[in-house]
Amino acid sequence: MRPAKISESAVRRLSLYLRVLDAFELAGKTTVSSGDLAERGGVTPAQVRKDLSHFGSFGKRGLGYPVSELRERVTEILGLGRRWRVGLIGAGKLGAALFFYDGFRGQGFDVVAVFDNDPDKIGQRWGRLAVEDVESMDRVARASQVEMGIIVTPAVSAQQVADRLIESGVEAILNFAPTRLQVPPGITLRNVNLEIELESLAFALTHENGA
Amino acid sequence: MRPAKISESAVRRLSLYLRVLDAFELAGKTTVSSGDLAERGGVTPAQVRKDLSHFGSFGKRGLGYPVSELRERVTEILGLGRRWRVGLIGAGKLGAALFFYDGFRGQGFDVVAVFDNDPDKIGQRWGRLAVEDVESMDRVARASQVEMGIIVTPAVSAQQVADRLIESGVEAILNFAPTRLQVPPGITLRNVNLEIELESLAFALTHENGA
DNA sequence: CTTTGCTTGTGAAATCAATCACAAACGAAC
DNA sequence: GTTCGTTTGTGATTGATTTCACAAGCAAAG
Repeated sequence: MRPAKISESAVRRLSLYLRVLDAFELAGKTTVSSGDLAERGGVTPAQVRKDLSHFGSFGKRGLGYPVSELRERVTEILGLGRRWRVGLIGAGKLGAALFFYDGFRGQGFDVVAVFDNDPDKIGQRWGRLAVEDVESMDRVARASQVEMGIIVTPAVSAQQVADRLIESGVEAILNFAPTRLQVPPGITLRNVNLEIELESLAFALTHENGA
Repeated sequence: MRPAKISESAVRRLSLYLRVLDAFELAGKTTVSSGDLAERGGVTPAQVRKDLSHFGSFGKRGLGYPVSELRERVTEILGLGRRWRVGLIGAGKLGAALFFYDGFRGQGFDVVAVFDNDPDKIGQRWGRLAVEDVESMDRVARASQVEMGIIVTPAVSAQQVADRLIESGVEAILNFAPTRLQVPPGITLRNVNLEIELESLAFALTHENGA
């Protein structure tokens, strides 16, 4: 089943269900109901069923969903049935934190190249990789078959880095720089902006009590 | 003006407008139209006007909005007219990256306490702070008047840390641990889940070409 | 003072997402 | 084989958010 259009938030919920399914499988459960999934995922049972129904009919009425099979199906739907080759641009503290974070590898994402423009950083060994010059991105990213880019540079360099990534054939970008990137149609962009998150907390604290 | 309910996404757009306004002010512009703001923010002019209109009437018909004044008003609306005291829980690589990131201080967020449960880390000096034992959070967080908590621990510890933060009187939490936290009503929680972001990219790449 | 050219602010309309509610389907019990 | 309790899958409904479209207002020009 190839649905017309799945909302961004529905996709994110699928990721969530996948984690819940992992936990249930680990706990030895063989079937789960939409209610079980909903409870652990913090959503409603109807939402779980609707989300899953966009991709097919995986459950048995009266019984629920087979844990192991549903997990496989969701893995497949999310495109996690394979490994992904990721390039990291920005060898600063945040870049290092992401590089050495094990969670990505566990989910199928391998950082296969690291770039920076600082001569002091270029050439540094990070695990089994060497930090490459941003200038050589096109060559290196293509050679390493980078499919996704994670931008962890200062805001001023981010757009230029994004442009280079796209030139190098990368079609998906996760941007941590606090700036709005312009990308052509067909390129998928997600932004993680820590300042905006904190500001949203500040707003909530400021307006919480109507008094 | 105190609006009934502002959507999460509208608040995030306000943060965005604030950045655009900063840029315009720096560029010396004294007035901007909703169209200007929209273009730079990647939204529609109508959306800009609607978002702002929730909080009052800041523009002049035929002219646009006064940059400097609007910037002040949005700053006030977001609760950024003061500084916020932030506690960081988790003195690992990601914690360090956030701690030493200057962007937060620039926006009015001061990290005033750092916690960890690793004896090797407790007591380490980070800038002008010492890493504190998570066990003493209640005392230290209250003494430092921590208002927001940023959780950068492994998933297994995150819920416990959140519970402690709430006990210590913290009412807003930014969670980076890849797990779903349970918090009582009245506590504001935002999640940043890097795995989900990457998975959403994987989904997009997998389903982009309908063929 | 009137006209002209813009731009805001905002109800109305349209679109998008979440929830409801119920027929259909299944296994278990007898 | 029939009944019973349960749970899915989904059309219909509700709710939220975004976009539309236009009257009202403002400055500048003549």
